[in-house]
Amino acid sequence: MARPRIKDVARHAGVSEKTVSNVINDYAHVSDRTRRVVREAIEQLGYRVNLAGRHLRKGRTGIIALVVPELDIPYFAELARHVIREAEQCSLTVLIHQSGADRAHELAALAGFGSTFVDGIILSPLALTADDLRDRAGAPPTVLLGELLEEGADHVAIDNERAAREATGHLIGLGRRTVLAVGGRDDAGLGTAEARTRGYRAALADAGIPYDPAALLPVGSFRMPDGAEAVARALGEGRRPDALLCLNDQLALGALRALHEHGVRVPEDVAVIGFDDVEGGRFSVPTLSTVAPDKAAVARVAVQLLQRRIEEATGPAGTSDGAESGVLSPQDRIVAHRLVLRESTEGHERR
Amino acid sequence: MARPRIKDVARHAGVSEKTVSNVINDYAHVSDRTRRVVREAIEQLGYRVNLAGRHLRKGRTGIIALVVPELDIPYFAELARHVIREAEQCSLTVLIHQSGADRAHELAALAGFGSTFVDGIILSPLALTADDLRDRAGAPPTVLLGELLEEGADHVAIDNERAAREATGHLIGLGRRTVLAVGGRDDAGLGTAEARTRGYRAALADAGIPYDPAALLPVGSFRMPDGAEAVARALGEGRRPDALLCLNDQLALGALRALHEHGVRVPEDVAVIGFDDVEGGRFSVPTLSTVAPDKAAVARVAVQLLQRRIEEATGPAGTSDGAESGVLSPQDRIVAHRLVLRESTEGHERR
DNA sequence: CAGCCGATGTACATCGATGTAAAACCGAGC
DNA sequence: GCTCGGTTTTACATCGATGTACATCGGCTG
Repeated sequence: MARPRIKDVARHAGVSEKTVSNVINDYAHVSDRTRRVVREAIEQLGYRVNLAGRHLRKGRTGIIALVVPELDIPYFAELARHVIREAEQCSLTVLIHQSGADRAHELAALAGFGSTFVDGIILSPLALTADDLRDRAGAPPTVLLGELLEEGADHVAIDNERAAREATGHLIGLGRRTVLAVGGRDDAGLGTAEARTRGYRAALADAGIPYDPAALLPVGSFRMPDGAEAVARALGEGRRPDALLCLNDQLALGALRALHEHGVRVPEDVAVIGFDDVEGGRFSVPTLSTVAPDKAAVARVAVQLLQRRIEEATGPAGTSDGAESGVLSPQDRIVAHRLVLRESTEGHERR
Repeated sequence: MARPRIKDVARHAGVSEKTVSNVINDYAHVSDRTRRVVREAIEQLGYRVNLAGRHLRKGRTGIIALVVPELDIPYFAELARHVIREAEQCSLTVLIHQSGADRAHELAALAGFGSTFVDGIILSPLALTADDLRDRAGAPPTVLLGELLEEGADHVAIDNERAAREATGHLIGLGRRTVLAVGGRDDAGLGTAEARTRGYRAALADAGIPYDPAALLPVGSFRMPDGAEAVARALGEGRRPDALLCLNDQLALGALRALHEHGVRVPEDVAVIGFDDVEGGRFSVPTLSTVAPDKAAVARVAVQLLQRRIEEATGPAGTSDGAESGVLSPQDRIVAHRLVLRESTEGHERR
C-alpha cells in the first residue's frame, strides 16, 4: 500500500539496505547476481528512491531553477525548452519559476526560494540591481542571463550592444533616417535594454544621424500591448518614423499591429526589426526581421557553467567535504547572434 | 561560512533546537520573549530552513508540478502564470515540467519524476492513454487538465464539445458552408481534439450540412507551422473553404499566414476562429476570433482540487498518519468559456 | 595449508528538522 | 506550604538514503 522504502526492497531481496543503495547508484563492486536480484525486487515492489532522504544525505537534489520574468513572453518559453533539454543531458531537472519581473520575487529566487532545495539557479533578471547581487552568502550557485550586472557572477548573453548596432545599421542601410527605438532606455542601468539602446545610438553616430532622446519610446513592459500602445501614441502625436527598432519581438509584433491600424504600410512606409526570433515573428503579417540569438547556445553554456559551479560547491558528484580546490574565476560568456531579415525590412532571409 | 543549521540558531539563541523549530512553524505556546530572541538569532545568522530535512520529516515539500506538453505554446505559458499565482496563495511552489508531448516523459511525470519530491501534479496530457492512468499506485495526487481520460482522476476543463459547436455554429451563422476543421481528429480517442471535433460535427448536423471526413485537416502538432502547412496544402489541392475552425490559436495564426500568402482575404473569403484566446491573437492581422476558456478559473479549480487531494493523502498540513477519512470521489469540473469575436470572423468583440 | 588480497556485503552513524512525551516552570487556590 | 492545571521548553527518536569502517568470502601464492 504505502510507498516502499529501501529497507522493504532490502528485505524482499534478502540483502542489506546498503547493497540496495549500491545497486541503485551503480557502485562497481556488486556481483551480477546480487545486482539482478535487487533489480527484480525494485521492479516488483515498484520502488522509487525518495529524494528527501537522498538530498539530506548527499546535499544535492539534482534540481536547478530557471527564473524568468514572464513565461508568456515566448522568448523565455523557447529558452526554457532549450535549458530543459540541456539539463536533461546532465540528468538535472529544471524547475521553472516566474518572477513576474518583480524585484521581491527575484530576490527570493536568488536566495533559493527561502529554503534550500535547488542546486543552482539560472536567473534572467529584470528588476535586480547590482547591489542585490553582492553579498549573497549561502545562496546557491547562480548563472545570470542577459547583461552583466555585477562582476563576480557567471553570465551568458549575446553582445547586445553590437547586435543593436547591426540591426539599426541595417535599417539605416535601407535608407531610413528616422528610427525610433521602442523600449529604448537611456538611463545608467546595466540591463539588456540599456545595452541595446547604446548600440542604437552607436549606429546613429556611425551614420552621422543626430540622436534625439525623444526617439526612445518608453514601455511599461516588453509585451505586445506595450509595443502597440507606444507606437500608437507616437503616431497619434504626429510623429512619422520610417523605421522602428523594437527591443524585443513582442514589442515589434505589437508595433506591427498598431502600424496596421493606422494604415501605415510595413515595410514600405516603416521598416520594423525586433530581437529574439520568436516563432510568432515567422508567421506574422508581414513576417518580422529580427536579431536571432543562438538560444540553444545560451542554454548550453548556462547549464554547463552552472554544472561546474555546482560541482565546485558540493564536491564532484557528492563528496562529503566541499574540496575548495581551484575556484573558477567568474565567467563572462558571449554567444552568437545573427540578423534574420524578413518581410518587415524588405530583405530576404539569409540561411 | 557554511550555511547555518537549526542547531546553530539554537546555540546562538540559547534555546533548544525544538524551540527554534517551534518559532519557525508558528507553534502557539512560545513566549514572546523567546520568540523574539530566536527571531533575532535567525536574522543574524541568515538562517533558512533546509527543505531536505523538513521534507524527510513531514513528507511534504510544498512543491507541485505543472506538466504541460510544450511551454512555447502560449496557451500553456499563460495557464502556467495563473497556476503559479493560485499556488502562491496556498504557499505552494510550482515546478513546471515540459513533457514534449512525449508519452515517456508524461509517464515519468505521472510517476513523480522517478523519485519523490512533488506533493502533487497538475498534468495536461497529450499522449497518454487511459491505460496509463489506471493503476498508478504510489504516484502523487494528480489533477488532469483537458479531456477526461479515465474515471478516477480529478479533472478540469471547459466543455470542449459545446464550445466547438458554438464556434462552428457562429461560422455557419455567418453564412459559411464549407468549414474545415484544422487539427480535427475523428478517431476514438478521448482527447481535447476529439471532443472539439465532435462539437464541430454536431454543429454541421444542426445546420443540416453533410459531414465530409476530408474536412478534417490533420496536423503533426498544434503549432503555427502545422497550421500554416495544413492550410497551404489544402489550398494547394484546390480546396476552397469559406471558413476554418482551428482547434487552437496557434494553428489559427499559422492558418492566417498561409491564407495571406495565398492571397485569400480574411474574413471576406475565409472566416477563421481558434481556441485558447492567446495574446498573439489579439494583435495579429487580422485579429483572431477565438473560444476563450476562463484560464484563471481552470488554474484556480485545479490548484484547489489538488490541494484537497494532498491533504487527503498526507493528512492536514503534516500529521503523521494519513487519516483515511472521507475519501473524496473523483471530481469532474467544467469551467466557463466564451466566444470572443474579432476581425477574423467579422464580428465585434463582446465584452 | 597458512596467509594474504581483492572483491562483496553489512552494521551503524549521519544528514537537518520535527513529532512525541515528558520535564521544568509558574501562578492560583486550598 | 503544597498540590494542581496549564504553559514553555527540552531530550530523544525518527523520517530515508548513503558514507565509513569493518566483516566476510573465495581464490591464489608461497
